Amino acid sequence: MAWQSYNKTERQKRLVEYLESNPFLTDEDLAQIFGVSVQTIRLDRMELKIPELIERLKNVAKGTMSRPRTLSGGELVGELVDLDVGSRGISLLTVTPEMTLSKTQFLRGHYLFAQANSLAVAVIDAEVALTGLARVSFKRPVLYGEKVLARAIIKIKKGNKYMVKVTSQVKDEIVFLGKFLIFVASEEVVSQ
Amino acid sequence: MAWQSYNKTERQKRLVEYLESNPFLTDEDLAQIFGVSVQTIRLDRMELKIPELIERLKNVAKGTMSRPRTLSGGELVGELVDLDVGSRGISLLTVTPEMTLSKTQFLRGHYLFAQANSLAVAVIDAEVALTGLARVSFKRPVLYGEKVLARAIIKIKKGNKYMVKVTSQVKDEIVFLGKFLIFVASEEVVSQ
DNA sequence: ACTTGTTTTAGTACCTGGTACTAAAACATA
DNA sequence: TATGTTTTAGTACCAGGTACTAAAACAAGT
Repeated sequence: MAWQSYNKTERQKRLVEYLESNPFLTDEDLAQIFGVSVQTIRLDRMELKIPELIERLKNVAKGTMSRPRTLSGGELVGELVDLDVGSRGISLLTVTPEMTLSKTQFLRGHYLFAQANSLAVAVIDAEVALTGLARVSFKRPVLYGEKVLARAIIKIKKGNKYMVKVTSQVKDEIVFLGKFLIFVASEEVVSQ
Repeated sequence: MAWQSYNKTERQKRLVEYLESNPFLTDEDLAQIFGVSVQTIRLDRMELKIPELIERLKNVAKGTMSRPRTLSGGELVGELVDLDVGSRGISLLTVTPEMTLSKTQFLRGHYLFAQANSLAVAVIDAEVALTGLARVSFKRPVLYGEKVLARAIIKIKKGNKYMVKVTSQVKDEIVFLGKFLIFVASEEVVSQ
């Protein structure tokens, strides 16, 4: 065809440019644009470490979404799903390779703990909340690729002490249980 | 399980809330969150006219992306893929139902024309460019669901007159050819 | 012309995240 | 018990991929 065709190097350069300005393009779109096969585009993207469409869209969407419920200060481990401050909350953790023990697919336990603990702290309506005690129980190993849903609920409130219970599950299966005793610092202490 | 379960009305209300604050949640995530089946979530989304994940991500990403290459004034028909101002450009048009002739799946011809013409105008480096003449040829009908790739190239420039050729294709098949004679208004005329 | 390496394409198996449909089970209400 | 609604299961299919093997096409060197 009359349109200029590119060699590999130039095609890949333009591929990057096109996807930077328009991440909506599918491999099929790009194949048509460059006049090559879909397999060639996929080989290009693999070489250039350019993720697939749904990942690109997530990256764009994430880069711009303001999360009104993101914790100030300490980071929530997992994605916040729901937060009823003073009462209950839910978060979702997707297990990625860097969270797993080397040479295995098992999620490192501290991630489960961190997810539960950060959620427990999040449901408390306080600027500074510190975990005093935690009683936790790991029910079964969690694997790479699984998603952990954590639910936290405030059970008891006594003065500046909170007992928060967290139940974490994969599908219908409970994988982690935790009870957290959390202290809320009073305003005077904070301002000192 | 100890977590509160919802009736349909309440579940749907929360579903909307959850997806508004977090469009990344899949149907499987939501099924787990609400403790129902994936089919139920899909029925809910259908009732609520909530699109699937990839559409939600597109909506979020689109809502925030600044398109540095968007035309000022006149709207480009189709998505801009590449623009070499003064030389060449490419756009991609996805055929949607409202672009088709009633009771058929054929794309209305004026969309092909509009895509080609707007692209031709876009490649010219001018604030005001008006199409004087156009010679176009529709090679075959285009159907709902197909994507039209238009390529424009400036063939001749003479004073303030441009001859732009546009070739539109679906896959490898040419569906439209057009030659546009475009006049660029001089600055004096514009400022009057 | 032959050889070798690179690039591209074809084909296949499989996956995720869906739509859409039929059918049946479970539930709620009268 | 009957009826309507909600939920679930199963199946077929689709879009947009990953990943792999194998072969064709191409380019460069000899």
